[in-house]
Amino acid sequence: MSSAPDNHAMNCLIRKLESIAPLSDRSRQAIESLPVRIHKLDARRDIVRDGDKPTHCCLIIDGWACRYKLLSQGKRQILSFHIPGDIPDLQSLHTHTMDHSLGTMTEATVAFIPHENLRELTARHPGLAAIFWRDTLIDAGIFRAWLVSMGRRSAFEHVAHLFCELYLKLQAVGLAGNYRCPLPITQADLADALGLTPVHINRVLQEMRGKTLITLRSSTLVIEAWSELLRVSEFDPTYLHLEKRATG
Amino acid sequence: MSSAPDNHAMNCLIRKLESIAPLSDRSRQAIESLPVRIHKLDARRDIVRDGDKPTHCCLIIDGWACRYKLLSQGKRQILSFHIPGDIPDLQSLHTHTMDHSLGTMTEATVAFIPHENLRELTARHPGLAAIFWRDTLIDAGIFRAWLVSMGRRSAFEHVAHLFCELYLKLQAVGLAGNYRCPLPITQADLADALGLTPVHINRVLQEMRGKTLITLRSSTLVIEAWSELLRVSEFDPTYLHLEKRATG
DNA sequence: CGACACATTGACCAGACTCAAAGCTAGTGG
DNA sequence: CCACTAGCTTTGAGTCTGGTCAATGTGTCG
Repeated sequence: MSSAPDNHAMNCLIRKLESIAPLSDRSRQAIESLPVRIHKLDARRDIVRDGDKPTHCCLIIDGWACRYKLLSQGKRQILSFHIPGDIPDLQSLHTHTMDHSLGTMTEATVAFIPHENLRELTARHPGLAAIFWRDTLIDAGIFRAWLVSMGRRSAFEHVAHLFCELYLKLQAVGLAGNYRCPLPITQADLADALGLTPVHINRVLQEMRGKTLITLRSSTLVIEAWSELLRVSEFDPTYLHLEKRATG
Repeated sequence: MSSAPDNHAMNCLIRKLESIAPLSDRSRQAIESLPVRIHKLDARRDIVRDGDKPTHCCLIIDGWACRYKLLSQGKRQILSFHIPGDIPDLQSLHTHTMDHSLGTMTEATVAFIPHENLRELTARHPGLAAIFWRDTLIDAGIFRAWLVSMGRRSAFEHVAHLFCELYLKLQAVGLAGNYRCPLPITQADLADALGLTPVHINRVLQEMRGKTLITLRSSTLVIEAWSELLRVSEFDPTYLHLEKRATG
C-alpha cells in the first residue's frame, strides 16, 4: 500500500488509453498527476462487490481481473476479463450502486483512484472525458459481442471468438504478440465466462488442439492458426475500436 | 420529414432522461432547442447498418426499435430493444463505426440529431454530458444482465427476466402500468433476442400461461403474478438504475 | 511424499433444436 | 360481408448439443 504517485501505474493506463484513442501531452500529464493508492491482492479476491457503492475506481496494473455475477445454486457468470490498463469499474463514476462484482483472477496489483479526482479530471479535460466515455462504450461493444456468441454461436465458435478477442486486447497494450499470450485462468473460469460447463470446455479445447488451432499449456495460449480461428468464429475486430489495428 | 423543432420529440427524450437522473431547467431548455429531423418509418426497416459511420444519432419517438447483429446462415441476435425516449446509437458519438445494426420493429417515428449538435450540447452542458454517459452505462448494465440470463438461466427464467425488464423500462417512461404493457414483437423476435428458437419460445410461453404468470395476446403483455415472475427469474432492478423506483 | 487444485474421461441424461405440418387471425379485395 | 392470403402461432416426433455425475489422471508446491 502506498500513496506516492506511481509512474508504472499511470503508464499502464496511458498505454491502454492510447490503444483506443490519440492522447494529447496535456491529457497525459493530467493523468500522471492523478493520486493513487496501490494495493497488491491475492488471486480470487473481491475488489468491489455486487451492491456496493464505491467511492474509488480501480485501475488494474498487473494481473487479471474479472467482472462477475453470482446467482442462486452457486451459478456464476463472468461478464468480462480485465487486464493491465483497464478500469473495470469506471461505470461507478455515474451509476452509484454496483450491479455485479469485480474480483481478481490472479495475484494482482491495482490502483484505487478516488471518484472526486476522476470527476475533477473529466471536468477540466473534456478530451479525456470523451476518451473515458469511449472506453466504457467499447466495453459495451464487447458485451454485445459476447451476447452474439452466447446466443448464436456453438461452444466451439464461442471459445474461438473469445481467444481472438483476448489476443487482440492483450496485443493492443503490448502484452501479447507472435500469436502467443498469457491466459492465466482455469477451464472452470472459462466455462463461467462462456455460459458452459467445465467438462464441455475441456472437450472443446481438445477438439481445438486436435485441429491444431491452438496450444494451451501452463497458462499460455498459442494460436497456431490465426486466420482459421478468425474464420470459424466469424471474428470481426471492429467492435474493439482499436487505434492501432494489428490484427495479423 | 420536418426540420422544425418538435416538442413531442424532445419531451419524449426529456421524460426518458428524467427516468434515470434529475434534470435541471437549464438542461431541459438546452435539449428542447436541439434541431431534429423527424422521419416516419415502416416496421422492420434498418435505421443504421453494421459498418456504417453515422453522422446523426437517432431518437425513438414512437414505436419500437432494436439493435441486432447478423451472422452467416441467416442467424440473427437481437442485442437490445428500444422504446420511445431511447437513443440507441448514442455510442456512435464516440465510436465511429457501427459494430451492429439498428432497425425498427414496428412502424416508428424517429428524430435524427446531428452529432455536431450533440457534441456542442455536451461541451456546453457537462451535466447533460454526464447524464448521456450515464445512459450508455445503464445500457451496458442491461447487456450484462442479458449475458447473465443467456449464460446461466434456463429459457423459462430468461423469458421471465426479460418481461420484468421490459415492463419496468416502459413503466419508467409512462408507457406501462397496472402490470400491463405493449409487446409489439413476434415470437421469432423474442427468440432472436433470447438466443432460442421460435418453437421453444412458444413452448415456454405456454408454460408461463399454464402457470398463470402472464397473458400475452394481440401484442399486449399482462403480468398476472409480478412477484412470482420476479422470484423465478431472480430479478433485481438495480441494474436499470431508475430514478423513480416503482417496482411494484 | 502428500495434498490439493485442476484437467480429463466415460456413461448417461435433458433442455433446446429441427423439420414439417396444421391452425389462427388480421388485413385485403371482391 | 365473406373468402383469401400472408404472416404468425401451435403441435408433434425425432435429434443433438451440451449438461450431470462420478471417477481417475496429472501437475505443482510445501
